[in-house]
Amino acid sequence: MNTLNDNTIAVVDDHLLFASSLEKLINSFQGFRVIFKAQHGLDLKDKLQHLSDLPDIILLDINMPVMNGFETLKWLTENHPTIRVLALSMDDNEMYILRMLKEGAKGYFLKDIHPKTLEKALIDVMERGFYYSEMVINAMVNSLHSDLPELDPEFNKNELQFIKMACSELTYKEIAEKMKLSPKTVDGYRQDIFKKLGLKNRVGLVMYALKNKLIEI
Amino acid sequence: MNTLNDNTIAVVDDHLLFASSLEKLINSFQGFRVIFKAQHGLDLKDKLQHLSDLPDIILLDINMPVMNGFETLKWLTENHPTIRVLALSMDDNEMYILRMLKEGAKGYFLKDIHPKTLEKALIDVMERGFYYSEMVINAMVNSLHSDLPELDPEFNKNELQFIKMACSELTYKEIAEKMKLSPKTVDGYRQDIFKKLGLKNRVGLVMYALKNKLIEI
DNA sequence: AGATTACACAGGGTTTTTCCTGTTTATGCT
DNA sequence: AGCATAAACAGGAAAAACCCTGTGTAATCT
Repeated sequence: MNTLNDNTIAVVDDHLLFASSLEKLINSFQGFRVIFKAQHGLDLKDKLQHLSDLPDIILLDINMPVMNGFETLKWLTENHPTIRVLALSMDDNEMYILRMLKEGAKGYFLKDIHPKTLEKALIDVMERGFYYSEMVINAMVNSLHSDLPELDPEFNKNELQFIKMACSELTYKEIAEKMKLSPKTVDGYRQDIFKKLGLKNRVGLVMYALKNKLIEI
Repeated sequence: MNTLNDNTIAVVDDHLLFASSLEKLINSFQGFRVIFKAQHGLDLKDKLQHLSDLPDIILLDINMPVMNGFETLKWLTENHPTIRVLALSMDDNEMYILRMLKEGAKGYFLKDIHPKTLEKALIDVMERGFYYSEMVINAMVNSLHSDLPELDPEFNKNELQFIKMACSELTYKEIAEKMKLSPKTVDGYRQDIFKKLGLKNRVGLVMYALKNKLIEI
């Protein structure tokens, strides 16, 4: 096999063990070669700058420290639109799938897929430009039916800070003190956010924040 | 190398891609060989029964469907105490670490460890019987200082059901209706649980439930 | 310049949560 | 039978959460 004609892959995942193992696996596929690994988005940005040849495909994890998959994909589509990005996440979360597709991911896979499926996906992505699994198709179809919850409402700095603190055992009064705002203002944030997201109570907010990676456990 | 003298490994992880990749990695280590993989605890139980030779080491994930790492380890220590189990989790969660050690795990690793570290750990486990990383030592030391929260208090069926529902947007009154109990009884559950776990409010309970895998997101 | 929007804040109310201290009833134990 | 223990339940009350409407003020748009 002429390795010069291999399609080049980059793996972005903070789980070193996974990345290294995956590298071995992909290198055993015919026609594909991992040219480098990165631990997170920032690391990737850095490595891409010191590289003469861009990878054909980037396998991108979502849950990463420093710079997560969403931010990373956003940066990639803006700066390297030719690189095909495949999301490789542990979470079967419709929200994640849709967010990544919206940003231009060419596929979305759970880490429990069969190695053969990955190989097939890599081939398809090179030939057709994308590989949408059944899960991805389902997520897209479902999204057509749901007009209820907003996909990703925007929150400003204060609101985000409030949400994070609301996911702790702090009372709203304590949150207001920490934010150096009146309790009434903070209550206003709460009302706005509840209305925007259609929440019934604080537990709902916590769940929303978790589902949307606004906070970590 | 005489593969007959290789130390044998089993990988238990529901992420097929990870398991397969890891298999390739471990097989590239000198003196170690993956003899089989399982997707979760039940799968492992099944496969162990149809096996003449037990593996020397089991690499065990924690977050798995059907039968998770905690239950699996418990079963293993009861039924196959000679197998050395290494926990291999994504979560840097002190609670997880301590629970697994208490059950007899010979090591606990995050999936972001360096492949070399894993190799070293496998060797150590065969030679010394264990490999406790700095993270594990820290968790143990910390546990010496904390007399505050109980490690894993037991909850009965009703309490567990209550906890799960308390992690939704239901009010306590609604929970009581669903459980066909008086609101006062349910409030009693709440008080007991809050006191047992040292919680300040419902958000704390949600966080506890998540950290301890009582619920899934 | 006038209108719109965003933000901080208040008044004032209802509902829910949180907490304490009890009683009754059933169950198991010796 | 006597006793401890657990489970279901209540009264009562303070704190917190929740919700609506409205005001002043500064920034932004047209």
